[in-house]
Amino acid sequence: MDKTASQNDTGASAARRRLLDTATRLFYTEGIRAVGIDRIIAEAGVAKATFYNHFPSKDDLVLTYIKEQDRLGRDAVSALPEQPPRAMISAIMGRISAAVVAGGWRGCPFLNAAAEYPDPTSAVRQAIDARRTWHHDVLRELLLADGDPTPSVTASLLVALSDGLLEAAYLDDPKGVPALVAEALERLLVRR
Amino acid sequence: MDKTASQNDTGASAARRRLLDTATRLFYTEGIRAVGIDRIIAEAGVAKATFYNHFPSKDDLVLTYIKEQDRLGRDAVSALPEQPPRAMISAIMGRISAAVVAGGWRGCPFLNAAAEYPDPTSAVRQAIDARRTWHHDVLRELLLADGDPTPSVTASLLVALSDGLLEAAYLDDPKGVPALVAEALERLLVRR
DNA sequence: TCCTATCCAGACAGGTCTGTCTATTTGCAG
DNA sequence: CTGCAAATAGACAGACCTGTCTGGATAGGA
Repeated sequence: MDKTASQNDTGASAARRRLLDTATRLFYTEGIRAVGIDRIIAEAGVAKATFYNHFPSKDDLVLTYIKEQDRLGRDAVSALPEQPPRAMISAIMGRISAAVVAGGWRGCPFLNAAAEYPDPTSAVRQAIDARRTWHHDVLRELLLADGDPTPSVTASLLVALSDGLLEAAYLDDPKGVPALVAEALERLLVRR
Repeated sequence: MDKTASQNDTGASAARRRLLDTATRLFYTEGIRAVGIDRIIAEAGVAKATFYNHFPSKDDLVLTYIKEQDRLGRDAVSALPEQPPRAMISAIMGRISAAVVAGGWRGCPFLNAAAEYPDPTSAVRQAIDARRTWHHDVLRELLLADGDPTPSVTASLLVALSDGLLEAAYLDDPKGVPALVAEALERLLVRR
């Protein structure tokens, strides 16, 4: 998961920043429903009234957490050096390996959140939808530029592989995942 | 998700069976932490004392739910007609399509549960581990018999694809998944 | 200096959660 | 018919949850 949140911060309040950082850590490592407001404000060293001054409700905090993770991921992709489509696809998929070997991996925050939010019309689920659409679209356009004959299908397969390997890194063996990412790219992309 | 639980039932009590069926439905569609004991016993039409007579705690009920889903999945694979390895692999992966087009798909129950159980030493997580090991091993042995040069790697990729496509069916488009399953097999298995 | 915005500490209400307990009823085996 | 196992309804304790509120501390700009 992206952790460089404290830097480019939106919202501009030390207390708010501490709240969001603490919530991000706790929601990610322990689950959303499992973590209460009292716990977050205690570990952030913030009063309850201050919390409700910055976030109208817990759900709003959750939504902010999800949207920030989304933004950080997109920013990281935007910051990748310009390179040919095929190399760019490898670089994007390579972010999986980077996230996973760092340690403390607890699965994809978006998939974990989706498991706790069954209502597809909820704001959290819609934010997750937006994230997934972005991911698919980025890959599809790169595949199109790379000359892939079925860019949308290949993009769907790459998204599925990403999700599956992120789960494998959480539940099975993180160390084996980078090799699997490379192997998957070999097999899913058209040989040239 | 497998729903033919009421038949081959272990535990042999009508109340217990009703409790487990109701819990399975609610845990799956709404999440585990989101569903309380009071809700389960109300919908199952069972008294609270009866519940705690059959299950020592809620966690025990959750574990029973996970283990039953695991058993149903393994039974379904065992019941597949005998066929050559490659066809058997297709049949196993084809269960994804079957599960997903049935409607009411809310994601893989094991991945959803894992999102809510961060502690890898918990009984629930260990049951999920066992399930994942079984899945990988079944595929690896079939791939070995099929002459795949790297059966373990290919099995890991197939497991990742399964997980990813099950998530795609939940969060993106269920209708597109069967075609993606077929396409993934084409690309991941060695061409013969 | 004073005013205002932000913050902290913590009580409180109203609800929900798990798990225990009492007291009663049902139904089947001997 | 008797006796026992299992079921019922529901109160209860103790903990935790979200969200509101009061009251006081702090700090920076006019």
